[in-house]
Amino acid sequence: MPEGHTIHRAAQDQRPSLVGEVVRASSPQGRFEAGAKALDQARLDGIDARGKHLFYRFTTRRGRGRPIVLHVHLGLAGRFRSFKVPPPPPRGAVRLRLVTSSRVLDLSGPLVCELVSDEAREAVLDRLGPDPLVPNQRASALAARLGRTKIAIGAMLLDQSVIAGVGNVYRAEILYLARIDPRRPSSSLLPDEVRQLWVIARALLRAGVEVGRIVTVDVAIPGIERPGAGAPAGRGRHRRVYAYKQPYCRRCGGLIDHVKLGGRPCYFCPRCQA
DNA sequence: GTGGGATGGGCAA
DNA sequence: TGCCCCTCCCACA
Repeated sequence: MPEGHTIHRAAQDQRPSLVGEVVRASSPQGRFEAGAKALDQARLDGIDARGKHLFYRFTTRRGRGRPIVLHVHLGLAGRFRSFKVPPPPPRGAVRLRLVTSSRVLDLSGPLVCELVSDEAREAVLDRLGPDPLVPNQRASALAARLGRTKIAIGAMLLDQSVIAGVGNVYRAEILYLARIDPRRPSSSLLPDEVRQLWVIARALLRAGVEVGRIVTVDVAIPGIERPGAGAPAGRGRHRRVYAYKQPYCRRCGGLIDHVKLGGRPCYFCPRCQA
């Protein structure tokens, strides 16, 4: 379930047991054998998360502390599994297994799992827009990217060079909470609306990191009234999201509709997001 | 057991 | 824009 929250949560979970450790690396599936061999017996110095990308900084033991960077992108199907030692046999196609004295980390199904140069790492970072989960990133960077195009805001929020870490679920939820029609041209958004999108994105992604999955219902956001708060118990009380693949709107009770934007269906309430 | 989706993204047309 | 890849998991036979 990888949007940005998954990536930041993975980094957060993995740091305590992996950073500072010398790892044994292998590729049970065989598709990353050369890479795993290069990482074997290297020391992990740090894990950086940015948007949907993870960077693992290693120092090789031999080769006089030469740095190596592992770049991981989970894509649609990728996932991590973590175990205590001794680990169970690899489940499914495990691309990379990292083993320390106490923990085992398995990576399966990633879109990207490769060793990269510093330049390549910089190139990836340069292509990314501001990440609401990274401190010091600002709404103004988002505003600058939205200001000069008539492309629909719903499509822009999926573009990782516009805002990094938002995927199809979060884009629908962000626009729903901001009450903005996903089809509106980006350049028509008012400065306050852009700031609000940023505040909502950060709050939702942070909640996702904390909980470990996407939950947007009942997240407290400054300046945003919680839709359906105080509504009688019953229909839809157990929902975790407001709009994404939902049958009806929790605010007005009308039907949730969807429109294809950025090549994927964007769910929204035509009445509340007019 | 099989088939179809899935919260991504790059590529050719 | 539509395809294809990656892998897992669920609904359905």
